[in-house]
Amino acid sequence: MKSKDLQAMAANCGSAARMLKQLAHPRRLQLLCHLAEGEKSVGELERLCLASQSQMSQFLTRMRSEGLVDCQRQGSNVFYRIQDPRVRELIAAMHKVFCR
Amino acid sequence: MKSKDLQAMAANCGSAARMLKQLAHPRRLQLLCHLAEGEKSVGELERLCLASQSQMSQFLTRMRSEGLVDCQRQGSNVFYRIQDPRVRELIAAMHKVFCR
DNA sequence: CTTCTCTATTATAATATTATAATATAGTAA
DNA sequence: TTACTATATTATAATATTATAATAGAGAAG
Repeated sequence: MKSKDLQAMAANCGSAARMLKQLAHPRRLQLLCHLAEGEKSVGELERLCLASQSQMSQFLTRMRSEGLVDCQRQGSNVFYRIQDPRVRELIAAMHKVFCR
Repeated sequence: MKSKDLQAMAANCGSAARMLKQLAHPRRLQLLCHLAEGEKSVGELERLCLASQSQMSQFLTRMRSEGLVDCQRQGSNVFYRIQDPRVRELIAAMHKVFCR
């Protein structure tokens, strides 16, 4: 393999690993799976994932800062949804591999 | 969503996240990408990934203990290969998403 | 205004991961 | 045997992640 290809590969692995880190946690993966089915409020996600308010909010804040999700306030609720299309692709891939 | 489905989903996310943790590191992902193209010795992987001997060996030992890879000694070299077919599927999915 | 609900932020202790160095082991060859 | 190469293991310090608790802010309702 050429040195140029190895460099490109290392770079791709870097950005892939960075995104994978966000998915590589049981509850974070779970919340993204739920978001893959449609936008949800923080409270809904807490209940669906059995996570604490603080933890869910922290997860969402970090994912938002990395561009994986975005959000929109509606009254006193904040609704999150998947922003980066690669997240959808990854969640779909995970589903194929781990859910049958 | 039914409580039963939520439970199954949580379980699936648990095992998926466990495997994703192994992929969610630049060099570990890189080494798995190289193994996806065929078995390689530890030394080859060190050179391809620019990782130290110790680090590469530690990564491989842990992946072996989780069943992602297995190995076979040939003389003074040890050749590793992907064992779990899900790893191949995941690497292929990563390639689609991050390498074009 | 007060109170309530929903969400975000901050602080922190416990734990896990990471990279590195040093040492050990296994095989090969002389 | 010795010396050499390849790999594994152990120890450890630096760093990152995780879960939890406490506090803060923003909007709705009375």
